[in-house]
Amino acid sequence: MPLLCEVAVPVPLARAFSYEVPPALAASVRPGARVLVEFGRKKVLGVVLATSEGAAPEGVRLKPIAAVVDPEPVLPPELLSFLRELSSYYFAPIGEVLRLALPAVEREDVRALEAQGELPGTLSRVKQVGGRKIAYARPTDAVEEPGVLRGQAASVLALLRSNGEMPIARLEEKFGNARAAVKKLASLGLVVTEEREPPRDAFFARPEPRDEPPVLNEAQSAAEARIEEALQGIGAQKSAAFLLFGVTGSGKTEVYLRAIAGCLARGRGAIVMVPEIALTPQLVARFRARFGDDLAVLHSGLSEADRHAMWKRVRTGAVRVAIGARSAIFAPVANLGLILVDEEHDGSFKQEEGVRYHARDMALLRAHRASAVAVLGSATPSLESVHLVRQGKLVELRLPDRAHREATLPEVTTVDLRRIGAGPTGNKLISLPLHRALEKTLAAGEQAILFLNRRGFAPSVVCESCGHVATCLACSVALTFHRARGGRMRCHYCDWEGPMPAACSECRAPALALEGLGTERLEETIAEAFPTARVARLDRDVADGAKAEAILAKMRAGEIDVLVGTQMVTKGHDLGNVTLVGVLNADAALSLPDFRASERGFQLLVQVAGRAGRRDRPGRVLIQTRNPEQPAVQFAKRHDVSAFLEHELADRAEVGYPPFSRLALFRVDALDEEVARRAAGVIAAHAKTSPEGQSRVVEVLGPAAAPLARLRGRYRFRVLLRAKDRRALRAATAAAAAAIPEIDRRVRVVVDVDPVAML
DNA sequence: AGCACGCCGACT
DNA sequence: GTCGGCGTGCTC
Repeated sequence: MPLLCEVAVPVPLARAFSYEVPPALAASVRPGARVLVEFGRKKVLGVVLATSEGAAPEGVRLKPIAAVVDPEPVLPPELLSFLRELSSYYFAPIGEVLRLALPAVEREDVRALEAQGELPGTLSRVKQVGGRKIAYARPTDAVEEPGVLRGQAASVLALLRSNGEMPIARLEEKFGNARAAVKKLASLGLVVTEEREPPRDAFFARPEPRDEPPVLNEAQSAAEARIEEALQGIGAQKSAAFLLFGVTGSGKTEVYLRAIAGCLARGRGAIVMVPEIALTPQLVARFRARFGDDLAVLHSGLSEADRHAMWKRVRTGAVRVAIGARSAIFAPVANLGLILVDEEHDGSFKQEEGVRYHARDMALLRAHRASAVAVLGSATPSLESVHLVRQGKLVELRLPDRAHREATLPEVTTVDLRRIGAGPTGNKLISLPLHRALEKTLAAGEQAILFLNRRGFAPSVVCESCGHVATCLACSVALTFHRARGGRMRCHYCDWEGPMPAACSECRAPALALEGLGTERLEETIAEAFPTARVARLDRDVADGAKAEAILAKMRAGEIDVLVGTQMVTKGHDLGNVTLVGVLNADAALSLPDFRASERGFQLLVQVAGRAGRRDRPGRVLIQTRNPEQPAVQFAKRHDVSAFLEHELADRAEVGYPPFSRLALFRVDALDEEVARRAAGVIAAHAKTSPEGQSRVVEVLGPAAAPLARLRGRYRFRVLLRAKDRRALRAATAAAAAAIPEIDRRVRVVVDVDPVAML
């Protein structure tokens, strides 16, 4: 009997492929090791999933493994089996899942391998970390003569002038000829270039003095004791999972730190997951202060080489704590003992493209399989987690309010937009009470945050003559007017951008009006109404990543009086002297056509309200809404998270949505509407005729046009499967997914298991 | 996803 | 006559 082995190859195909193991390699072909194999006409790096004795399946000629790359498996067995399970749970190709877990160099540098003579263990072709220099280009104050610049040189200069200094490598991503263009610009004295060391990873830029663990309060001690107890049992094939439910400021982080310390003390490693936006130098500093610099911070700003270096340090156990956003769930932490998920309710734990996994759910799975402890923390837990507590699958640990919390709880008032009119600005969303509150706050020398989840200047451009709303040609959504660059219309879904037309495209009337309020206009209006106030804006248009941190830092330093912004303003902690928070339009989030709208809206309100007030000074929150009676608003007003959860759970139970049922969503899209509709019909038919569909154990809803019926030129349809029973849902989903290969190739079909965003 | 094979339009 | 468009089929 020949020795066969199953190999996952880096292609989006659902299955693995079998290869023959030459006798000489038999000893080194182990699950989790990478192998070089011929796949089609190409050589690719695959990962061994399993080996078996047996004969080739009928009608296939097995190819041999060309070489074994790793003498030791790159993936610990625990991680490998977790990845396989994830792949099957989400109906995601195993090759794609492995791609998430392996750094690029480990995954695809076949040429480098061959150049090295395919010697095992010599895959150290990784670029040297540190020492290398980066060339930057910076615009000077010189002004060019009109007309001398054309083509890329002009574009490069324009980009540099708007962005300031940029690495030339970055410019080359946009303009193939950037290097030549920069040279030309430099010869004209319009830019200067400079070679410098790359900036040190911002997370480790400053030394961080070690801290002394503070004394825990009673609730923290109790929580710590429970986690300790669980950690003690982890060697014994036991796992335990907790929901740490505590308001902001109740000391969740300190409990995390103790848990990690307890885990390390037992010689095991830990993964800490935080929402994308929360991974800031301040947060990392707290961990460094306790554990020193032996942390792997996995973030999107890492270069491929740095990422690879981190990954290796984690895998070998040189570093025992990995911290990052959702992809940290794939960290190859050796001897995993603990997974922490901070702000577990946060939407960013769900990956919304490619392999659509939920890192919080996968944290529970991986911890369980690794006999590790999982701790999910939140001030506003997800209904899923609360439900798990009720089922006894999670143990709730409560950190009740701070001792003096009553004194600092912000007073929340609602403003009924149906009855209360505009303030002096004339804008309905800047109501009189809000205007007065702003005046008061500014007069007292305090800061305010105004939250509005609409980017741009005006959310729609409307013809005053015929009422026609300008919509994107490729998407079924209204175009947003942006003030930047002389006023342009933009689609927030496909990023199309174009000039504002002089007349209505329907009736030709030259009477286009800018309707509604976006953050740009809000910023401008507030600045006009309060000329002495320093007003700043924080949204995706002005701030990506590092810039957001800079704006928040100015806020903390008191250099901003009024901060206007989208979701981004709800996340930053310790925002200085903020005593007023205004939610301009709570309904924007609460009335989305999504069964989770109320839950998400509530979380948002609680979070944004949490920005108001400090220990010494109570804050004030104004929530503007057309429906002040709605539960999310009412419970947020009373700061009663538990009661909201109770209420919302009852609602969900009644309508049979998660967590009282499970969902699988098929998203179907195609350029041609009929083609897409037909494909969705085929999927639905397969689901309905499956045994589970026929017996109605699984409900099949749809096919229906998606809420955004057209996006990026593609027509979208959906088929939703719903069931109480997980296994039945899985079977029906598999039956429907089996239809995909028969579907017209112009159609894209994605399966989203446990979907979060229903739009 | 790649990458081939394969059958129909505008060019030397 | 050929170069090349992307439809369709396969990859152990």
